[in-house]
Amino acid sequence: MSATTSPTPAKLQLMELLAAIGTAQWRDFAAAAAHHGLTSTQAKVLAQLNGPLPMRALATLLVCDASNVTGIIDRLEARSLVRREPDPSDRRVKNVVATDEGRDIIRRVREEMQATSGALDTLDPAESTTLYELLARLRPGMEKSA
Amino acid sequence: MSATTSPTPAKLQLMELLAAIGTAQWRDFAAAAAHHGLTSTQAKVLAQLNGPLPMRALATLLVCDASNVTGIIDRLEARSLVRREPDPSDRRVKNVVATDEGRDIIRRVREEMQATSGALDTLDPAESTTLYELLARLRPGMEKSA
DNA sequence: TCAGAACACTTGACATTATCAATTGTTTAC
DNA sequence: GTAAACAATTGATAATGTCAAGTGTTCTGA
Repeated sequence: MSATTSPTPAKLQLMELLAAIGTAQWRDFAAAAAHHGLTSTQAKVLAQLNGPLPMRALATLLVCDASNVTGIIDRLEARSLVRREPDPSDRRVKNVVATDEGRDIIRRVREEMQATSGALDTLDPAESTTLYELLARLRPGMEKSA
Repeated sequence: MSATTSPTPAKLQLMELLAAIGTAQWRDFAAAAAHHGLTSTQAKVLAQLNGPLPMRALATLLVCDASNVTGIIDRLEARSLVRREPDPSDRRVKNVVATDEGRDIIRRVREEMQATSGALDTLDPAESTTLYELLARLRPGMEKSA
């Protein structure tokens, strides 16, 4: 192991830069979400709901207690942005599904992330491709549970 | 302007990839913070405190109400991780400064971000440099207030 | 088979984080 | 030198987070 034996200065700088960009993108996302009457957490949940997802899986993705998810989904369901559906193969599980309205609102939130979008416009196609490939290489390692 | 006239599919994919990496890094950060008895927000504040920072500036960085910062700093101060200092040139302002203990704990949190750190190890020096340069180009545009 | 462990979700109690409206004290601008 | 603007705090309230306990369902192994 020893993933962090003696980090190069360059590596620390890169981590800091990644953090700064992550923070900036999060700000952009949160602002767009607020513009549609969603809290950051609610928007984050909607963004995860590409397909049906058990409550437990959501808790894992959000890295929070399962009981927390209950309340978040309660509020989203009260606004008709998601539905709870029983899982056909396991009666313990409830799958959360975005409604049409929920999909619509998160699509609009994504469209309104202008700071992020505008920043990406400053890269030419070749640079975009390079960036995409490097980040794609990075992704699997970062998503490993520590 | 029209930052979002007709987004290329590639651009949307790049945004999604950036979001995924930002999320993964945040998870890593939050887990390391929790390991040291800090909430994500508390760790985020400590991470910003390279030098003295007025409460108001912190609220701007966190994109939240100033009154929220009061409580967060109260709790950090109760644990001796930060100090409030009067601003010599403006008596309205209180500058927040990390204590030695505060600097120490956030340093350790950064050192324990193993998922992020490990992922960066998969890039060779040339790739790291390329990534750094591309992200550095991206950063200013993303930090613009939307 | 069937008793108990493990699991998914919920509830209740409580701390933290967030917003807003209102207050106090201090500049700044006219 | 007063009025507007500002920095920070307080108090009320909602949203998010944790943990412990409880219900119902599934899995495991003797």
